[in-house]
Amino acid sequence: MICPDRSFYNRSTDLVAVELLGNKLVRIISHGQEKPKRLSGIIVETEAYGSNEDGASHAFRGLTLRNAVMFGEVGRAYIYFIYGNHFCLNISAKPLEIEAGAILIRALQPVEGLKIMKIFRKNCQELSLTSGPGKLGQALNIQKSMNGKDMTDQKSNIHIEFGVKPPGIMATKRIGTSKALDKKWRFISLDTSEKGYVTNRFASRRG
DNA sequence: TCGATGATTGAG
DNA sequence: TCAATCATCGAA
Repeated sequence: MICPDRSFYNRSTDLVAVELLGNKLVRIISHGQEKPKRLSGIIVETEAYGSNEDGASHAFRGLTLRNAVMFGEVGRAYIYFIYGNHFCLNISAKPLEIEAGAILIRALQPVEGLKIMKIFRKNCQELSLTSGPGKLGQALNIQKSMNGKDMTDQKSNIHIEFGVKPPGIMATKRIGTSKALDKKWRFISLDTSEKGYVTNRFASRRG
């Protein structure tokens, strides 16, 4: 299975965010003696975050303990805890000359392991399984201990597999922040958006 | 230390 | 529209 390699992530974060759409996020769940279970989904919504030029980025004020992955090797999982409830998954990415950056994975179209995702998500409807960064964190049982994992490693229990570029993509302003509103760095795959797989709470407020 | 806050969500 | 909920970070 081909996948985006390390150099894929060594480019501008907004370009990487666009090109992650259509690829597959895979999570392997190991439980005792049972054989490992595959959970996966097509990436249908992403957001790019930059360095000290991007007021909305966690890296805006420089290196801290939390955002260290954004400053390190590209292609690694940056996982943070937010609002006392949710784990969100990013992949570190940046051109060589930029200090830090990451792509937030905001939504998936679930493909494999829906039954297990529904258990983690307390039996919600399919369209609500992974249609938000906190939701997919819960559906895939993403833990803080996975921070820094190599997303290009096909044997890892969380990684990216190569997929098909979606036919249509739209860029909007990023959600959940009031900063750097000039940057249209949220990207969604249009066909899956119409089916309701992306965050739609803000659908009426285009940007 | 300490207080403010947040790349969200589910319920009302 | 609103509260839940707590790790993180900058200021004191």
